[in-house]
Amino acid sequence: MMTRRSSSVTIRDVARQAGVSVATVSRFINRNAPVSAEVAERLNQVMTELRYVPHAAARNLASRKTRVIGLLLNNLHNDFFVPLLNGVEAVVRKKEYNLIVATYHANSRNAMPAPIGPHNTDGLLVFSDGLVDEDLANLNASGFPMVLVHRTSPPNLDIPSVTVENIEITHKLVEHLIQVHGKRRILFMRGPLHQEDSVRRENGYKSALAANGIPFDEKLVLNGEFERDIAFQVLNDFLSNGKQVAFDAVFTGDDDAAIGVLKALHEHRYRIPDDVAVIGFDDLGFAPFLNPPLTTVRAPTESVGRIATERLFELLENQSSNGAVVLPTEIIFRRSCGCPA
Amino acid sequence: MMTRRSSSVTIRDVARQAGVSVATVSRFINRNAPVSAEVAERLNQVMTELRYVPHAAARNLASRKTRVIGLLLNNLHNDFFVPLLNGVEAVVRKKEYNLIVATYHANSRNAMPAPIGPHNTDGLLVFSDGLVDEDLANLNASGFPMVLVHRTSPPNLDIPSVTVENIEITHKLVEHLIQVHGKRRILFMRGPLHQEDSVRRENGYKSALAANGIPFDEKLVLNGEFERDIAFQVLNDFLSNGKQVAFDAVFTGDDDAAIGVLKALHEHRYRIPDDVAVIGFDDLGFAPFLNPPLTTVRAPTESVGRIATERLFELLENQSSNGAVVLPTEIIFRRSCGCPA
DNA sequence: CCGTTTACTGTAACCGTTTACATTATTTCA
DNA sequence: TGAAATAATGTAAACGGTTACAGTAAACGG
Repeated sequence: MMTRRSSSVTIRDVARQAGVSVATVSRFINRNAPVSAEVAERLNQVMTELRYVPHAAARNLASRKTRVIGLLLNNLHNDFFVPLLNGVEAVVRKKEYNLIVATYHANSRNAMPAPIGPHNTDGLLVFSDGLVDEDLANLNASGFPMVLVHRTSPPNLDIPSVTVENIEITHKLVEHLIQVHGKRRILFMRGPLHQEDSVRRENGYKSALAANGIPFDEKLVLNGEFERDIAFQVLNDFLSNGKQVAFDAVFTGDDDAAIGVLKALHEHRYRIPDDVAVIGFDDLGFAPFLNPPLTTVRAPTESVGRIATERLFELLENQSSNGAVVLPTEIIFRRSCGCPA
Repeated sequence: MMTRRSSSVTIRDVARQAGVSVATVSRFINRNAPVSAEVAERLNQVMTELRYVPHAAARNLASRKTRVIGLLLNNLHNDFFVPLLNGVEAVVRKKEYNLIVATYHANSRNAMPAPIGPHNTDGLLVFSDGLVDEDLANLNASGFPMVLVHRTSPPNLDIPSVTVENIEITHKLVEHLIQVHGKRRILFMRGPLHQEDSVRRENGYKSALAANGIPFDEKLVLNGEFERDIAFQVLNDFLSNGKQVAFDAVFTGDDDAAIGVLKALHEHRYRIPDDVAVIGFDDLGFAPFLNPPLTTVRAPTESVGRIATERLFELLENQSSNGAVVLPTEIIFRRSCGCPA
């Protein structure tokens, strides 16, 4: 028995055993050149017999591809990511690629470079704000394939993106609160300050107020970071504070944070929707079963993941790109806004 | 300007520019051998100037490490995975590793090999049933680091595992339904047939029935696969079927599926918990806010992810392992079992 | 029947790192 | 003070694949 540094079986072992050159084995594996029937059969045998698995790193190095795509998120603190990941993973798997999931946000940027990029992936799905416009410009200039998710391209770059319609739908939803349910003091539990969804939803919120002659009161804007626990914390503090600001509704920028909002309201004995109406965004799976059922906006999150990934593969395959995709959203009326069950 | 095949800057470029050998650069990067202060400073300059990023594949090939750990899941259809992923990702990031997430289940096994393994990761967190005992034995024999998650080692292998306590807690919870709320016809919405959590919870369920003199009725066991939509579907079919089997409670193997159960019960106008009590498992974030609030078992899912990953790193670093970790669980009584709010 | 494809195969350079081994200069220490 | 350890660096051989280039034999086309 021969000794070897690495214990794993290599393409050379296969070649030797099958009596062909390594080039032939490689061609057979990648099916990028014809191989005679007998050789093919022999290789099949030998490969299964030896349990040969091509070494990914060697392959990547030689071919200058990784067969990995990366998904860069700010964090993993939201149930929202399950449908997103699901959509992404499905097409990655179909393409026989692998998926690296990494978190990275603007604050970590100073401390370290992004964990994933051209050196270890073939393309990136960028959700995170950790890659600032400058980073995007650099990557884009080097021809690195990227698709932005829930975020649009910096003006001069034209990086493909997939987002959902935010402003109009939010405007409508908030207006519903005002016109149908007579709410006028609507608290906005927003998300991360520079997250586009949050900004757009804030715009829709403000435009609805303006359109209905309600002055914007910045005391009614709280920073929930689109996180359940933070939203709870923030609203709880707000409610516990002696000099309370009156309000009769909460527009929570996302369903997950809405749970925190409901929790805080419940603990402070508000009746929902009678004392305070609550609305969310995303229509996560649990939304119809919250107490009360949550009026929210249905966002096609799994589709966002799927489509973004498909577009990334288009980029990998054809180099072709085509602007911003905005998926439609729809309001789902349930009990929490005051509508009948 | 020189032309080069690859446009990226390599360690040779850095070495040349700094007037040292590539070995020195490598040592500096990996900090595994002393480098003089002047050289260090020069390298720092040159590297940032050239925007040098080491090529992962080349590194992996030469060092026979990937700095990637893999998480193998059956699917991504459950909000349960958010805390799990969160725990895993946190320690992976701290260690400056990368995380590949892949789905693979027993049925895909015939069609293709597992997408991740020794060829592209340094170690695996195995949740999936796609790796059968035989696969685990092979991998283990080759010394490949693995930690099982929500799954215990095949008897003769002693692969480290992290799970949660299922049987006793389920026994207690079901017994609560029987003794406190007088339920006797308890439907069990189980998970995937060979998933250990599901099997154990079924055991706990049966032992509680037995201990209280209630005969086990297999007509009261439904296959919800731990998936919201499937659980809904299955229970809905069950309820729509003319010759209905009487029942007065549902033990759902996990909270996510419990949502499907609640939906089906609501649609068929059952009052919860009066007509039918419902209990779940996991205490996902939304559980206190379902309608009614869900009595469930609190499982420390994020800790499972964290601890499993920490143990995997121990394996990578020390080669040391130590059996099965079982994390404690606790019942959270809420309204859905019939307890007061 | 002969020049030209086409099918199949091999040789060897290359991908961008790490690291064993070698070398020299400088400390350390008995 | 001389031998041995240590610091700092270089040279070149891996690591395990892919692929450009070249070659041979068979099939094709006019």
